[in-house]
Amino acid sequence: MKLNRLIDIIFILLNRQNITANELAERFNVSVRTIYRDIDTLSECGVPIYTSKGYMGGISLMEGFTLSKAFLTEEERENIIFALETLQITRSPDSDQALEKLSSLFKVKQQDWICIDYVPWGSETNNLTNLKDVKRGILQHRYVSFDYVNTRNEKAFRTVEPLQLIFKEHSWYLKSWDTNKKDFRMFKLIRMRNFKVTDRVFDSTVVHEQIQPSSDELKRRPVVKVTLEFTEAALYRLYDNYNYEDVIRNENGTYTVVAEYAEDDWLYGYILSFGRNVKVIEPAYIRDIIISKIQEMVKLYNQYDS
DNA sequence: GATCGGAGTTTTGATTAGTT
DNA sequence: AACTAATCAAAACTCCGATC
Repeated sequence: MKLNRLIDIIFILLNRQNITANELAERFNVSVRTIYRDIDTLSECGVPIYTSKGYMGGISLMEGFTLSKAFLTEEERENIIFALETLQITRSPDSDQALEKLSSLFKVKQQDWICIDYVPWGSETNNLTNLKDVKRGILQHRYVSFDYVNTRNEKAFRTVEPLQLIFKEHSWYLKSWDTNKKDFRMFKLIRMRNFKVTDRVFDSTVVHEQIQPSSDELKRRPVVKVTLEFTEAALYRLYDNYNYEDVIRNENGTYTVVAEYAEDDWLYGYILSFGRNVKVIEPAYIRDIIISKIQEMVKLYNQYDS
């Protein structure tokens, strides 16, 4: 099987600096010609393999090649196999992905093409949960622990099974399994403090059952359809938060958006954050709540009147 | 058509013989 | 002794045809 031979050639070259095509041919019971074809394939995949002719020549890996066999984990090995398989199936021109995947494993240094910083502008980045730590917890199946402040302002120490990192509505969340509560829980990364990956490993083969929220729970968080009218000054934020087609331009230059929200303090805060650039059109009772909140705010500042 | 093999060719570096 | 050219062996490379 060609695939196994390619992998084995890499391993042999990792073990020794140089080997002749003849020796490889004998070892794999194929012709020398076949070995050269394998070398071409590996080279195509981005493996820094080269040949030198003549006396003391042979096949070797580029000097400074950092993928030591000690670091070649089962996962990486699988990645190589996958890349080669893809290459075999697709062959050019669509094999770029496979080539990239393989070359990324073999390159010494690769500039990160993406930088994820989920901390708002102007905030301190110290002491915040590192995405890499979360990734490590998920991939190594280790329990993670952290202090967390929930939406009801309750602070608690948590230890959970990390399952998946999710980016939703401008924030990173950790989907995890809470072994005490026997249910999935979502935690906002930015609210975590003292995040630690523990040494304790959990059984990743167990498939957890999603507990359906009880009808009581559903009632507690009703969804309400809200019609909002924005001024043009708020336009840039509208496209941050809504789909392009959901933002309707009115003749008088304002913009109307109809959206569904779970009704809570977050919603009121969200509406108020637009200041004088938004009006609640419907439902009327939410408009009244916003008005009363504005009046409370005015009352707060009245004490400074002289 | 993908994969492989045989046989011949080319390249390379070491060794040896010849020349200054 | 030092340099140069010829020779040789080893290994990569290529062409073309065979096989599954």
